[in-house]
Amino acid sequence: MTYMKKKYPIRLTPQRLAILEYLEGNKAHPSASDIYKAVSEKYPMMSFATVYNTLDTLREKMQVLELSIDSKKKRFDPNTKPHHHLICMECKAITDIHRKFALDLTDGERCDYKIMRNHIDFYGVCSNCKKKTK
Amino acid sequence: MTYMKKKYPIRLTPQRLAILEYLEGNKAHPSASDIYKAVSEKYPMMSFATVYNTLDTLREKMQVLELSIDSKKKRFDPNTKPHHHLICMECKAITDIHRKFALDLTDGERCDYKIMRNHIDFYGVCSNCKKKTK
DNA sequence: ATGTGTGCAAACGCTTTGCAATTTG
DNA sequence: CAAATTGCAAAGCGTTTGCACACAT
Repeated sequence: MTYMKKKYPIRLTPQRLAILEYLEGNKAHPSASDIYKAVSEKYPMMSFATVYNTLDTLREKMQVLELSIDSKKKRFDPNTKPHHHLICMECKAITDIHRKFALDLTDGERCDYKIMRNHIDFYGVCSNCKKKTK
Repeated sequence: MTYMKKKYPIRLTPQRLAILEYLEGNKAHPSASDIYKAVSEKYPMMSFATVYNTLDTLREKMQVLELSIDSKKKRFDPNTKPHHHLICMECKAITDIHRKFALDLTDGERCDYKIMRNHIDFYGVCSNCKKKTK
């Protein structure tokens, strides 16, 4: 487990390791309670506060992204490389798209903001749902 | 007030008119409680449930968009024309950007989806918040 | 010894719901 | 009259917080 020490610049408690283990490579964009449910099965000592604390810490250290895809709850993405999303309007599946798009705003559009990044959501219908609709 | 009859395909009660009046041309992307606060000052008979009911109905009839920009609460946009958003990461202000971006995905990226539309969020810091941070 | 992390439970804010009363077509 | 809408209050759910205890450096 110590292999993570370099990778994650936070103190690695058993709880945090359990959470990181669950997140590692997870492409489901889980919510905090998804994480709590999954992790507490294996490690029953886990508390909700610790999940939130850990996610907070990870977000501060940029080890996790907090997504606003779902207006009901935060969802988390362990893939911190900037990327975009392809979302199925039917089944809500989310696929990552790893490409940079150079999108420049005009001075007028920029409204004197300092722009840091952009995120694109592509909305469509996945191949599975296309079949069903027919 | 009857001028709205054609425009909004819903039964127009005084409460709904009050909400529509507040939303008409509103570019602040208000939350449900923003709407409740503003409208109930003028029409004290307004209840929270009615605000949510009305927003739900309007969303079904595509008269309002529900935004998931803010992970804490839903925000609503009376502008249903497709457009993009410039978001202040500090104060969560949202500015509309009315431009079409032609963003084509490669066949590989498209994952056999039928893509309908895209939405871009530009994240940055607005001029107000830039001042405060210094 | 000091700071950091944990667990519990209570509190909080936004949203939804059940239901009776009212209004509308 | 039947169906839709309203207001109220309670409940639901995700999230945050306060605090005492445990742990690590």
